Amino acid sequence: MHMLLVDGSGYIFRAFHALPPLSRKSDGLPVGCVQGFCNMLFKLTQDMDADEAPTHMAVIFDAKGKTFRDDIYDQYKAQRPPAPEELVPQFPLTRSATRAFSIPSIEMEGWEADDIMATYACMARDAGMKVTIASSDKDLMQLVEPDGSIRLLDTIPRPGQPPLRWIGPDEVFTKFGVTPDKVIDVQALCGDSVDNVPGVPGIGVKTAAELINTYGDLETLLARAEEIKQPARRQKLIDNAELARISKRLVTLERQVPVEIDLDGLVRQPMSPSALFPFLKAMEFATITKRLAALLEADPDDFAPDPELRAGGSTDVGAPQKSTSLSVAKAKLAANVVPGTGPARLAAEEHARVKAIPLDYEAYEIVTTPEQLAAWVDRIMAKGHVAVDTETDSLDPQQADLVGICLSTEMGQGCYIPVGHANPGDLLGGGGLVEGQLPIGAVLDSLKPVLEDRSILKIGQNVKYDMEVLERYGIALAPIDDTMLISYALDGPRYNGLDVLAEHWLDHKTITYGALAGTGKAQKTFDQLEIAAAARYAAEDADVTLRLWHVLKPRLAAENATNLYETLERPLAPVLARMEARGIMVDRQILARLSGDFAQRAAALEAEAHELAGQSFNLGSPKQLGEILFDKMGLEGGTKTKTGAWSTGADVLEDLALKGIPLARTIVDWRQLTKLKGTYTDALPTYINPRTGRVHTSYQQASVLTGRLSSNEPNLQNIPVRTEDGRKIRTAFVAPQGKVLISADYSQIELRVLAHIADIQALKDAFEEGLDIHAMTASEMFNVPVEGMPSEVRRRAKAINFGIIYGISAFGLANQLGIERGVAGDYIKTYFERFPGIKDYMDAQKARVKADGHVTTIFGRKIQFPNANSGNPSERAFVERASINAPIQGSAADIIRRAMIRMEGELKKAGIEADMLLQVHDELIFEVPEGTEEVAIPVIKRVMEKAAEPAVMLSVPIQVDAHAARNWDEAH
DNA sequence: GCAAGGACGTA
DNA sequence: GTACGTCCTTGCA
Repeated sequence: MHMLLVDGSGYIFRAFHALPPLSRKSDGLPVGCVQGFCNMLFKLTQDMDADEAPTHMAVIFDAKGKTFRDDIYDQYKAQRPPAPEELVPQFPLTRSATRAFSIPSIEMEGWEADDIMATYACMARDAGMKVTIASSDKDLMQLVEPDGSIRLLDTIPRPGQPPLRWIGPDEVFTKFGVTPDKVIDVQALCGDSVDNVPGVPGIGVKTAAELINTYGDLETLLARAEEIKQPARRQKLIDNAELARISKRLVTLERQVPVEIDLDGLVRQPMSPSALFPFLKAMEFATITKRLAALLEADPDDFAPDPELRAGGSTDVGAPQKSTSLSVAKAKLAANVVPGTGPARLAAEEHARVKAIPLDYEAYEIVTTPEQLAAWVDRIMAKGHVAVDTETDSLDPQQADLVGICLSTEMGQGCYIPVGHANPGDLLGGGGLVEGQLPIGAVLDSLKPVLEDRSILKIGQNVKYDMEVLERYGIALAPIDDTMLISYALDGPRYNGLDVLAEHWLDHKTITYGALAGTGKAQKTFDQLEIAAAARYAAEDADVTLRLWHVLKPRLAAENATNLYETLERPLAPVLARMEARGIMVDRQILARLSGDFAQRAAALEAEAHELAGQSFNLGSPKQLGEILFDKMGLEGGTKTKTGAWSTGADVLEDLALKGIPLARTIVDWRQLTKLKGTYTDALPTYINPRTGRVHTSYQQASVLTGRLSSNEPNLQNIPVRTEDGRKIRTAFVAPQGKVLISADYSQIELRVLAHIADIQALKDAFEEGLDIHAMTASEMFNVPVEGMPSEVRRRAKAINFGIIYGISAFGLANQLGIERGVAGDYIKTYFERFPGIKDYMDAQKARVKADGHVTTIFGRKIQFPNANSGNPSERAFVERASINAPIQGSAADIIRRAMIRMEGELKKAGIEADMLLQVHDELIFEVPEGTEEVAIPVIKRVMEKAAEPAVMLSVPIQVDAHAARNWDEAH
């Protein structure tokens, strides 16, 4: 008989470092260790010879919480960092994997896995069984028996080594220099820095083994310590005798754990396809699924993926909340956890720990020698993660030149590597570099290997910026974590900005750039700063970023936001970085011609306005205009803004124009032209990058409440389209010679999302049949046939549909349609009667935001409304409308995010050369070689239309329209 | 020199 | 009625 005990917890931790990092399933959930674990179980059960095959088997895990060792020594395992974030969701999944293989999964509060394994190993040996412990933990080597009845088996995959490696007495002797029965005495002396077992300071494994081999055991050695010849060694042993005894108790495994399952309970069970395949399919482990299918002669297609674990889970809004994969995993985990020691508690403890670490500007180092730089590279390699921040001479990542790099591997420490600080020069610059800085080429050559190392996590704040800058120096920063995006996944855009995050979470006010470099016109760029002062500012940023990471990252697991962050935030950042770097070509000449045209026409309108007003005034001043219209000319129907000024908005002027006031029309037209000129035709050319000749917008990934992106400098998400003059501006957005633009946009995505989440059968049917949705609505509401419907009727229905999405009010609808409040109210009533599910959905969101302070998208993004229960009725009403809109707008935003994240890979897989350039909420713009648009468009459409899957299977079809042309206007 | 308000471009 | 960003004027420092 053969007992196989698998060290589950040990495997996960070690495999995490040994396996290729960041292996994920389609929704981004990291599963590399789970996959490795499954492969190991398969190998262990199948690859052994028939007479070696285990008859009994169990996987043992560490339980959360304290053990007796914490009472012996309060520092035991105290300095261990929290588990890497990628690992956290894999703990419960590994337990699920064990169950899927029909193997008992054992863990006990108050005991480490090692103690349980020691107990079972001894029980099994005493019952005459052979025992194999699948573990490479040296703490278990004390269990190895000289006769081979208990052996260890190292299963961690290591390149260049056989997959399974036996550890018997010889290997133990190689490691510790003693026989297995004396291992604990050696460990008592040499200690263990990983577990924080103190040992005797200054004594390592070699010396310890020599002493134990000489004196026999620890107690004898301590009793005869006076005999030791070397004075220093003798004194150390005498002084630290007690520490050695404590250490021995810490490393000695308990072999009498009161286990609840006896040996008979561990007899191997046959694998069950119905347990195995739903799990493997949910994890998307194709290879092992195939191998097991062959072995069990089963067809995996007979089994659906475990709905609780499959990609994206099944969170929904509108309907009662179902669980996501993580929440289920967490619930399963919680069942094994002592109350009050869950992820939330850990996150809170970590927060308190980080806050207690002092911040000392004097602790920061300025790196000016190759030796210092090499030491930092070593520190990063040893640590496995590093906070990085680049300092540059511009806020525009496509213009910025590198001035310095700061790094931090330990909170409270950090360094600044200046590379581009310049001497003050004359008007043309030319002062040269400040002396004493390392050459930028050498610095980047040294850092490139760590910055690109897949096993070293680079942590930053707004990493997209650093990625773009470094990319231009030939460095592909990866993998990354971004504190700004973690915060966004947890709290929305509330605490954007390192300064705000530091103040809120760390009670620390960072040095402001203004205090360092001045403000306004006189503000210095970073390269003009004194290195010493710059270093304090820069290193602080890296230090603070690392602290924030320690505070915020554990909250992802605790607050069930890991999936959101891993699938919708982190993978998007590099995609946006590439889009920004590509930019889009803008035809300067077209814009210049338009500017001239608009200027002429505006000037004519201005003269006409002065004429009509009977006086000269600034048409750009609403104040002056209001006074002329309502005070001087005495027109009726003027309304005041909240500050008491006359309201002169377009709607007001439109009314006046209809009442026969020609000045109003003139102003409206003038405003349109000057708007187009000032915001677009004049401004856009100034954004053309001289290096690339293209316009590079900047996308804000973490600034919109609902999960949309925003675009600025310039904003390319509000390029005009609705008027004829406006569309002329779009013709200036062009593809270069030999290429064409493709515009692909979702048709009615928000109404489709509404139909899905509010479950409105009539809307779903209409989309299924491809009807004109506004005409259908009008037909239902006003009892008018779609055939020959007057456009005004359809227009009203369209306004109502949009109103629904915006959280309709009679006031707002009346305003929009220019009808009486009462009539608008009747429309809404009719709509609710016709589509009763809509009212239910709206009421559900209102109730939810009041109860929880947030609502949720179909992918689990929370949208917070801190003032949902405000005492101010109009504020409350506003929150109600926003809470209706947010899941719709937000779910649509999540869908296009998913499409963008997958797009590049899918295009590449299809062998299509297409560059994604812009996103405008429901539209993506691509640049492709002329002639390839016909192959590119189907792929683009498919990725966009299937973007929600498999995480969410929408109950409405998603439709994307795509066109190719030489300019954006024609492609749209 | 800066912030707030009004107006208006987009989805 | 939702969500944004930019330009311009105004008013105060």
